[in-house]
Amino acid sequence: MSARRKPYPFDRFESKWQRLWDERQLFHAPNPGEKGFDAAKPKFYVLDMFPYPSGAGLHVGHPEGYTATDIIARYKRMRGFNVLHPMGWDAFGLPAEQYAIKTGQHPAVTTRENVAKFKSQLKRIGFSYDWQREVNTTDPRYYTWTQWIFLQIYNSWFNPETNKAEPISTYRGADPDSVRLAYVADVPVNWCPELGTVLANEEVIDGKSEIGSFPVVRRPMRQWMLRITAYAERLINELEGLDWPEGIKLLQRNWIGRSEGAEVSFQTIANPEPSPGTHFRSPWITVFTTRPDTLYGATYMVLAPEHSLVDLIVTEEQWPAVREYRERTARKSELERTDLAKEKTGVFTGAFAINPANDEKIPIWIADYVLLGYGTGAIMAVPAHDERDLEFARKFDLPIRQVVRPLGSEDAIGFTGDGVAINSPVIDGLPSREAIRKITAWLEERGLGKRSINYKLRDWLFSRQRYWGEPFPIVWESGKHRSLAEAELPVMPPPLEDYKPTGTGEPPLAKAKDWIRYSDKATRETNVMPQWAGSCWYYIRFCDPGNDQRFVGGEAERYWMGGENDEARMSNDEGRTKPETRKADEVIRHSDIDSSFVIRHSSFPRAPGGVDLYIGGTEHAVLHLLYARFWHKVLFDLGYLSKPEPFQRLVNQGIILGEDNQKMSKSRGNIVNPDEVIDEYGADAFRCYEMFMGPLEQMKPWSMRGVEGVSRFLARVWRLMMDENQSGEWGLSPRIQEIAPDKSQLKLVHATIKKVTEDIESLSFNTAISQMMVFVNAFTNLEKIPVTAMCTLLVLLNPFAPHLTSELWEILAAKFQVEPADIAQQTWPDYDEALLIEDEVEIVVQINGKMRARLKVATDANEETLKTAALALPKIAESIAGKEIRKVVIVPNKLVNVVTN
RNA sequence: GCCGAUGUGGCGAAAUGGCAGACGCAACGGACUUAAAAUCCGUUGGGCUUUAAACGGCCCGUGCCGGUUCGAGUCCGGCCAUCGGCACCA
Repeated sequence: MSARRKPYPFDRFESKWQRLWDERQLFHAPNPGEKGFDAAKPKFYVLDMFPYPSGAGLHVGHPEGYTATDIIARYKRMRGFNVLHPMGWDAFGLPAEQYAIKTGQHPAVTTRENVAKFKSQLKRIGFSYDWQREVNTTDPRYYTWTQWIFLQIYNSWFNPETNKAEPISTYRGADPDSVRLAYVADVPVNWCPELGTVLANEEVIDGKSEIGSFPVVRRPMRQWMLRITAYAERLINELEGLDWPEGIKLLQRNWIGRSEGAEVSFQTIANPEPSPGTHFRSPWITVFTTRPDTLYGATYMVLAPEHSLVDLIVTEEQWPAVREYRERTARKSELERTDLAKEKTGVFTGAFAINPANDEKIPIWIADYVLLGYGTGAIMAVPAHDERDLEFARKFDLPIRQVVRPLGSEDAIGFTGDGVAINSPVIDGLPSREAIRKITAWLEERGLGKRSINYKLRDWLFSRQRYWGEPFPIVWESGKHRSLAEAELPVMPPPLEDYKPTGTGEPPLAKAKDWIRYSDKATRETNVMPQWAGSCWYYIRFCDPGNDQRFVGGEAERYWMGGENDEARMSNDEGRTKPETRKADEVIRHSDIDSSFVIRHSSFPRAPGGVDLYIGGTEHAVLHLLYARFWHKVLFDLGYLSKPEPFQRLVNQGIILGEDNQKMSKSRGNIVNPDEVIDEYGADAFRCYEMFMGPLEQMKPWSMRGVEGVSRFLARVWRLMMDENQSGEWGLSPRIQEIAPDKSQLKLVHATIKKVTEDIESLSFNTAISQMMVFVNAFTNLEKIPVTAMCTLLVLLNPFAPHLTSELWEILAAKFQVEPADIAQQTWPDYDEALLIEDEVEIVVQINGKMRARLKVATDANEETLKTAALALPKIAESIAGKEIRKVVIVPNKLVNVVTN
């Protein structure tokens, strides 16, 4: 600890309070049915995004969101809520494993150390987590249920008729494996040789791995996939009711990428011409297009190079070129593909197809600007009205035919907007939208096409060739996979000496020969799950973390994830309702609380259910949040959860920059270490500064001077109530007295309650702190300070600076017999609107909108009085002399605006 | 290229369409002190102006251009800059 003299003795009491909170388990929230649970209180679930306990420890970005949620948690408790405010560790994953490979230390060891470090750092900041609910994804008691959830996914399918997941037993088709929500497929994957694993698309940034920035190449491999695409529609539609930033919703919508259009079938011209008498029929190629109205303008077709039909249609003489092109594109790394995107490439297959609209013979090409994974992997190219097709057509000299007339004066060639159909007999003269409908119907009648919807979203690549992850509860027998029984969970990874990647793509678990042999006939799956798995459902586990019978108890889940006034909240596992067992006095209390806890100006809507407030960084906008929603919906469909969406309200905290206004990074040397800040200024100052910096959601730079300023504010609070004697000991100041506050003090007290309450509700913590600064400034240097005003201040400040306020409260309580003696058990104060009204208000007098004078009048003076008084002001009378008054605008208690010529 | 966010003093910021800059930082001045630190009090957007000095008075000012309005940081249209996301998705 620094030898510098502290502005106030936080070092004497911060750890004391942290210890007391721990000893008393003050922030433990019991579950329904448990000792100490109060069913009369409404619930509030406030959650931080699951941290990965890295070796570097906390940085100042973590506690920004954590402090915000902690303020809300402490505030909501004082408002009479049962608050669920948990913390845990997303501890599987690559960094621990990479570190282990480098140092030879088992990832379990480093994980344990890192968790211990994170936890002690969080405790030093004084967060009010319910540590009894701590979970860790690498704990077998946790991942047994991650594996169990995988089994539920594996053992179900998406029924398009009911639009939900159902047990696989309800599937009537011949091959259940083809519809499971978890399935195995040979897919081109992002293979990262350096990391020795495949990566999800989302983990590849600019052709390099997100972790470590290593090169990534495309390579086909057998992988586990989760059928998230089945939920594409619901994942888009059900965003609607969520209280999330619009930007994040949009990001998810764009990621899912829904587009409406049509599938159109083109018959290819057999090649070579079939000899008479054979049954050979030339294949059809189906394309997806969002603009079927441009069908007449389709002057060629393009297949993805890997498209399976290519083999059937290529002519003899084009084979060498096609083969060469296919090899070239297959070799391209992700990076090259993006880099070379500017220049279009492709080769002619030698084959032709018939345009179903005009029976024209059009050439079929292959080109890597058409992706196998989207739509049907084939397109009809309309160069006149598609930028990419136009570029390609120009390069290879293919015909360009205009079929849409722009409404404005735009260039017709290259016009991609809506216009009017031309050169298209079936739909000539129709506006694009109508033309699309008509031509789609026309195609449907002839069996040549149909309406269709496509998504950019791909199925979720769910396996990793790593060691430090959840093993799959799957075994293989004679080339087929099957699930293990629930009783066999958890499947623990084998204790491996050598967990380095094999380099071949075979997972490290393959090295554990004994472990792999499940039985004489069956071998274990050797892939592991990706890091997302554990973080997909941790918020559910927090509701009932110790349950060893279920992944979450039904009653606990319904209570914590339920909506406000939710009937389900009152029922237990067996569906019995509880009210009849409640005593009469409890019922009365319940209604009391219902009315007294209706919150004014609340930004928290009556929750439809789920986590009531979820705060974290934007980096999880699509990945974690989409995956978690998907799992949640599957579990909901299967009847395991009570609500269809996990996170009702989402808020993103902004990034904290270094003092130099740059992103914090080791190389810039501008990283701020929370431990050092706390050593110097204390946890309360650290918390308050994090909140005082600016709006939570905004990006903002750190400033040590700013921390100092906030620390000075807390010191002023301390000295408001405490005096230091000659020998440097602090004692309660004699200024604090049992006197009634005067009128202006009372007004300030109530104005402060109002502002702080409203600002906490709207997460405007910076302005809440400003108001408390104003309050403290006003009470500084008074000879007598009413103790009631100080008590109110301490309660309001408590969520922000819990240690300081607890200490001061204890001292005040001892002297003035304030009850209860622990500030955390105080109720949040109400304010009296009547006390905020002034007798007199100062209003502004304007001439033509410009401020010219001020005027003191009685509050709520009528318009006529205001007008007369304003015009009578010497300054005003002087300025308007000789001018015509055209109008006088009067806003009561605000202003008078005289409009003259 | 497309989508989104942001733009206010020297700095972080504040402002239901109604006195722009609350609060904090920095700076300056004062009190206290042998001195410094700490603390407390005060000044502090820019320009012009009245005056012996002060109090005053006037003009400009929320990225740029335009519009709506009695009145715009706030609403509307267009542009510029910075940051973030997506990027051959047919």
